Amino acid sequence: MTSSRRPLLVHPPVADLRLVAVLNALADPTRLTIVATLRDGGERPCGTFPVSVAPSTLTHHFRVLREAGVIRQREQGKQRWTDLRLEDLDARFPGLLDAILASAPEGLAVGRR
Amino acid sequence: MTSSRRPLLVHPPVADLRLVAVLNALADPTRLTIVATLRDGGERPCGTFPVSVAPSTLTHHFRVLREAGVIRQREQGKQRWTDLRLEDLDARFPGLLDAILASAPEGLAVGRR
DNA sequence: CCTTCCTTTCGACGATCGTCGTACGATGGT
DNA sequence: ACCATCGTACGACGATCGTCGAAAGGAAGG
Repeated sequence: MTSSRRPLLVHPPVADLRLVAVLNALADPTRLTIVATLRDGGERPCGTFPVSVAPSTLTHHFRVLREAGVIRQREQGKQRWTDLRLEDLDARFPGLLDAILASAPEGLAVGRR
Repeated sequence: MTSSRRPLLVHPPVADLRLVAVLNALADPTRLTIVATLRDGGERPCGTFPVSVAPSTLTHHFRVLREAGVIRQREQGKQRWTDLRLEDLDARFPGLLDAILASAPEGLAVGRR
């Protein structure tokens, strides 16, 4: 069978998205880099993001983004694919992500803080 | 003379505004309430904000907002007037504050966290 | 001068954050 | 089977955060 998905990834429904949580999720250089990378390149596996932090740290950032409703994650084989919840975000907070990402692409401190 | 201004309020120039700092400043219910109140009512003294935190806590939040470049403060007599740096923010991060405040006005947790 | 009002500064406190290393789990190929 | 790969879970660590109370300071008015 193709069904497994152990961790049972939790994604909050659109109605539950909270502005403060989204802003807090985006108020970090590493997480902003993740989001900007997804905006530019679309869905991709966890290990392919241009950030230089430990894998466990990356997992932590993904959880913050996922629980805030900014990203969506699905499992396929060995790797976990991550994508932006663009439509959902825009339905709940119109123009927010666009405005943020329009100012974000340059000068992102990717490395360690 | 009318010049005194003991604390020498520091306001970062437009070019120095950092997106992460702005998002971080806005990622707090109390500070978001402050900003939304300013947007609705314009400039006002510190003590007139509908937030229920201790005065010293309020001062702390004002400093975070001021150093992020979100608000401007000036002294007049006994009280300190606070205002939004709307034009500056919009020049540096076009549409950002509008998008945030458009989603902010309702359901702000004003009280203690 | 003295008092009152408005706000700040200075610790202090518990809570949360970002980071890491280690260990574990699940998948897919050899 | 075995093993390499990808990502997570679990502490743990120092740093920062939001909160407060107590004390201080400047401004305006008696």
